[in-house]
Amino acid sequence: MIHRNRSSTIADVARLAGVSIATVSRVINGNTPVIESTALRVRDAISELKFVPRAAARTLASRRTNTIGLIFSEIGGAFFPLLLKGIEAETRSAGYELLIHSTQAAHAQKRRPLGEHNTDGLLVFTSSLEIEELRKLSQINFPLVLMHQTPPDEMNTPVITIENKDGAEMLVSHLIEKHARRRIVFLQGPEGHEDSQWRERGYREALESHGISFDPGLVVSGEFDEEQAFAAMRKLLLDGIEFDAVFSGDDDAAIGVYRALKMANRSIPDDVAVVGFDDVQFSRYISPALTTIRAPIEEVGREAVRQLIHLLNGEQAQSLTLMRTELVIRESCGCKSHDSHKS
Amino acid sequence: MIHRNRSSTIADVARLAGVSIATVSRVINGNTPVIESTALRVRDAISELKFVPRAAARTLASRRTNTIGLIFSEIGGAFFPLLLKGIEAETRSAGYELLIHSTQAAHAQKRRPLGEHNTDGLLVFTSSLEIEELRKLSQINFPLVLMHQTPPDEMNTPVITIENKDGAEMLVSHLIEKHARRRIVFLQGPEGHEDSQWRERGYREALESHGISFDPGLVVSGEFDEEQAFAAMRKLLLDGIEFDAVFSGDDDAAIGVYRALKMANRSIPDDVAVVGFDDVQFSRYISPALTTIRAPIEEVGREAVRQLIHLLNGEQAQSLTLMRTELVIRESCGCKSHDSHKS
DNA sequence: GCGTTATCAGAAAGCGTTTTCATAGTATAC
DNA sequence: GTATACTATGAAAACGCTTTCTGATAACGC
Repeated sequence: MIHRNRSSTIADVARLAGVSIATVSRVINGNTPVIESTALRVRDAISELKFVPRAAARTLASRRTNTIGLIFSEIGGAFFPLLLKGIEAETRSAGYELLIHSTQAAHAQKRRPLGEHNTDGLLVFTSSLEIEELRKLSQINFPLVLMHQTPPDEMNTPVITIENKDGAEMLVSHLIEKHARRRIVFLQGPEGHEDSQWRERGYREALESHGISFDPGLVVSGEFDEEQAFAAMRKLLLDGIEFDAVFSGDDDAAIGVYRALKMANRSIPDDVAVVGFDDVQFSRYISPALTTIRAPIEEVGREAVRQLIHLLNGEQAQSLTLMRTELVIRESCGCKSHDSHKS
Repeated sequence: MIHRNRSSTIADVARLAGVSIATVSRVINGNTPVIESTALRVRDAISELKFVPRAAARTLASRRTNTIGLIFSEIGGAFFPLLLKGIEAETRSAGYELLIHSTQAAHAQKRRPLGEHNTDGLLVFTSSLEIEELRKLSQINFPLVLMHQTPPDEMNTPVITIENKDGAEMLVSHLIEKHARRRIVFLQGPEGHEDSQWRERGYREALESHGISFDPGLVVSGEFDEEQAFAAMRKLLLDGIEFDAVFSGDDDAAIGVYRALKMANRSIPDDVAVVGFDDVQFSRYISPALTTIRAPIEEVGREAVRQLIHLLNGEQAQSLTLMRTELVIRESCGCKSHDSHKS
């Protein structure tokens, strides 16, 4: 191990400033009054020695890690950078550190790596943690905030998510009202995926409120995935199912839908209107530009941190926060876009 | 603050197992032999009490944080998720925690938040830290690995980056050899951006090795940005500069180039071939599909962690690691792509 | 003036581990 | 059988802070 000469400690500062270490600590933390002349000497000593308190020692003594843990399953997806950006910014501005951890299947790890022993609270994204794990944490009252995942009823854990249902409803209503579509395919996401379930509900409610009866034959599985969506669309086309629009579940799946339709020589949007969900980066660049839903993902991250901090301060947190979604109209629904290339 | 009944400590485990805390510690860390029958009792006690050692106490006693810090400037960019994924995976498989921090301009923070006091070593992405800061860290021999940034000569800090020059050279040579282009525009990235400098060098060398003289009038600033690239191309077109190809610096800029060329009714690739760099997600979806360079970003992250761990172990680290880049031929160069929609 | 109350600062007790040092017991050597 | 060398464990000293408890001074009320 490379040798580094021990860096200075609070005792060195105290000695140089001619005070006790308690006083130095008080100057650093500013939680107990210290007379200005003394404080000044201490501050000088600190900067002269370039003293930085050891995080571990503070944590041990104060029983606060001053750290928030973020736990998620996959980094992939256009989603993640925005979420992380929000989380990081808010965490930092609240004066906390951010420890991150993914639970990719790969190495089945024995012990939950983030918890009481190294964080003050946890942010959990979608289903990155087993319900059982969540329950355990919740039982010991460990501060917890979920994102895009509703907890079991008995767990009163705050949740931040987006208006999936509203978004889907806007999308489908737009297809019905503005473009007179009536046979609209819905591509479901993965089994049990909560976002997907809400989107389906929005889809159904839009149909219902416009007096269109729900046809189970138009709901197939797209898995929020290009290939799966492609395959599902191929099958619909081969089976000769009739439809005049597709709500692809998300933008990734929309790419698969585009491919299948083009291959079958169906024009988008004339023969079939297509809409996505998420407004990922490529949505505005594909042709025709994709009509979709935009959600304030970054804000989801920020809000999750805010709620967690409420919890950490022993304050009440909001049990459910739903972020507004916004319809982004481009060309794939049949509208004329004014900005196929810019937001 | 929410009350939580103190969780168990190593002393509780020791008591239950009927041994001393030293023995418990030895069982946990496995660095000193403990007779199997004793170890078994200890392990039973640990799982019965659900004991998890406090990270802070371990750190304080052992003087190792077991944590790697990642410091970067911006989360945006198609780049980041991949890099983070590699870093996260490798960090975890090496048994370290990952603390992340961004240095967005916004809150000018007084003190570097990641350092000796809370991490064992630091991963620094591009220019997220001032040279002065780097120098300080390097002077106290703090383990450091840079990504996509070469350190000043006197700092013998390992660097991981990609073959920017090779990539650019492949791209430009392809345009010259396969598509007989000779007047190739190069859109530079931001001033002082190291990736951009190397790409420019590759561009020049490709020209030179094919006997094409360098024309400074064909090199303009695109800033790796759609709007800037658009503006730069508009200007070239208005000025009546002649060219038959554009190396846009990166894929984002290529979008701006596309827009400008389409607006001027120049066909891509017939009138003007266009190539990018990075192979971001949308590159295969735009029309025509973009010929570009793919770099193993995730591997950059993994390798950076590996080198840092060498340093942490007191071993020698490789001072420069250059990751191979790969030409991804699609349609915008004039080739017929076999996969405009799949990698 | 004297007793009472505020201030400010120091002493010292933790916080929960790792690690060094010491020791009892066992095995090995002759 | 005694001297020697291990081995497995325990006792106790760090590690570098925060925080409680105390005490010394100064300020105040009357």
